[in-house]
Amino acid sequence: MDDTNRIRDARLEKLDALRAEGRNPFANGFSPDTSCLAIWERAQVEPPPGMNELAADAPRFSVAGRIMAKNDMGKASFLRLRDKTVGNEDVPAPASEGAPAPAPQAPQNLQLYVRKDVVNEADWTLMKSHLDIGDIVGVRGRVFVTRTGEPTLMVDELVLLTKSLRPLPEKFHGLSDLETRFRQRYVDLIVNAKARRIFKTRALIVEHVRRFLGDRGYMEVETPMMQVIPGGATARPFVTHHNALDMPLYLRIAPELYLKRLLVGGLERVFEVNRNFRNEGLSPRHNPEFTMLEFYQAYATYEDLIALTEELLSGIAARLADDEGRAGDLVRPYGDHAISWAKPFARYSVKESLTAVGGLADADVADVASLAAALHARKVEVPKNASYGQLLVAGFEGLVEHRLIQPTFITHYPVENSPLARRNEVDPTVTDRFELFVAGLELANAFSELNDPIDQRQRFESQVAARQGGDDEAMYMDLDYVRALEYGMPPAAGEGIGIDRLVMMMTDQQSIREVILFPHMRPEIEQRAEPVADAAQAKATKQASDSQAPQGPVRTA
RNA sequence: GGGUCGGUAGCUCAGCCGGUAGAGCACCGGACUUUUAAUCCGAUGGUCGCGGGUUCGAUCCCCGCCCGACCCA
Repeated sequence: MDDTNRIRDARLEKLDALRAEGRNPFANGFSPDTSCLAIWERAQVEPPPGMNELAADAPRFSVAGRIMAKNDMGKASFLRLRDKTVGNEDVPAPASEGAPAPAPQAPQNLQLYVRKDVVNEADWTLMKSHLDIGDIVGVRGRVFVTRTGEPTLMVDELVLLTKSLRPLPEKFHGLSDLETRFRQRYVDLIVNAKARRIFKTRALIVEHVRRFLGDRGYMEVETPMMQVIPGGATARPFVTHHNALDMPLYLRIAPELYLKRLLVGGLERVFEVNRNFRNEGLSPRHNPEFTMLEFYQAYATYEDLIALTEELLSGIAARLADDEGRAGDLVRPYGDHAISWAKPFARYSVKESLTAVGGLADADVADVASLAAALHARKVEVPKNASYGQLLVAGFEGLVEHRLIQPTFITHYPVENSPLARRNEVDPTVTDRFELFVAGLELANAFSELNDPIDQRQRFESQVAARQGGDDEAMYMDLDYVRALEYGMPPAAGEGIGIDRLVMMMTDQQSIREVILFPHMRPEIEQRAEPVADAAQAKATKQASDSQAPQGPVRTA
């Protein structure tokens, strides 16, 4: 960590000088009576006078925020102040050669003007000698317009609220180093409007989801994130330890089994938006903790959820378009693509998708032999002795998935690939399940839920057998869940939507790290909780934690 | 886990064939009462990611490690 440098030292000296003058560099109690944006908006409706016409009885406002720029001109200075109401729009694209710059839709900041003959001597000294870019201040004054027409606050009182000891990144190029942007997200948020924009959009999306489901009679619930048996998905869990109980606990990999217990309990429509934790590698599309929306509805089937999903996602696109000032436009960019979120979305069975999207002929999908031959000819890898269903899935993954750019539901997954879903009653080789793909990525997974406790117990048993056979992603037996099903779970459908991926698609981001405020990073060495003294120590620590890994099925009932 | 690329001033980046490191902005001093990446003059600032090796001499070449990006599994 760069705890020493000249700039920081100089600011520490300013801090001492301020204290010596009796000025608190971390003053509290300043209450702004308006905002940067409100001042700007008022000026659009009621144009303020020029600098020299500014009357002594003009209305006086106070605002607070961070100093983003300083143009010092001797006995006067222009400052740029930002609070949360400004700087949230992307900077307009640079004007083409010779063309005038586009008029800003909204201000990036509020300009302040400080004159030696307007403020008192102490405030002038503060501005002149002790104020830095990055400092947080409160100001009071009256509004005028500059000769270029920009509303500007003529400051008559200046209060330093927080001294900033570290310099902000350079104003033109800003902060672009990805590692620093993610590690020091606070700096990223200060200087990059785009980052602020993404997280504002994320908040809007989550808020929309809550309202959408709430309006339809869903109840928001919170289920355990520390579980005795990690269930509801096939993934490796994180392990921790409860000291007082002296037992391992697992961070959840999915809330599914708890949400379905709530269906048993009579909460017929429930949803949860919260974090799941999966102990796997990091990638541009995977963070070890990620946010998942799961919702369950009794007396519904996956068909009902297809309609609900279309309504939810097109509604989010519409809401964002509204927010962006282009109401009604449901087309959003994603990389080189233009994604239309207008409903209805395309819809194919796995088998149909192979011919409609994957380029196979009807004859190719007629039977096992012809499908195997067709996939082989296209160099699609398939498991040895694959069943027809496994071939369909292999063909889908190899030929279709990456081509599903526009939102597309894929249905009729083979039973062998969907251990948790109900069989289709007409065609028992497929399940009542869909997945939604957008831009080649899986965005949602839903199915009609298995509620037969006897079948469920058998499926758990085969998972346990797989685990004992070495599959460390296989599920654990959850006897309490089986007991719950024995009380009777109403027929229901449930769905999971990855919120991070949804935000990526809605904000045109290719990396999950851009949509998670603090994505997981390997620690900077100074930040490790336990410094690694030597290799032996590190190994001992690792072995201790490995020994807490699950030893086998955990019984609760 | 494998491959490729990267890590140089607070930030954004140069640095040739190995000869003790540079720019812009920021910062510091000075001038300037309508600036828009203000301008002008001057000065300062470096563990070249870390550790070894080769060499008279290493930011540069070699080896190992750390951190990151991308691709692959």
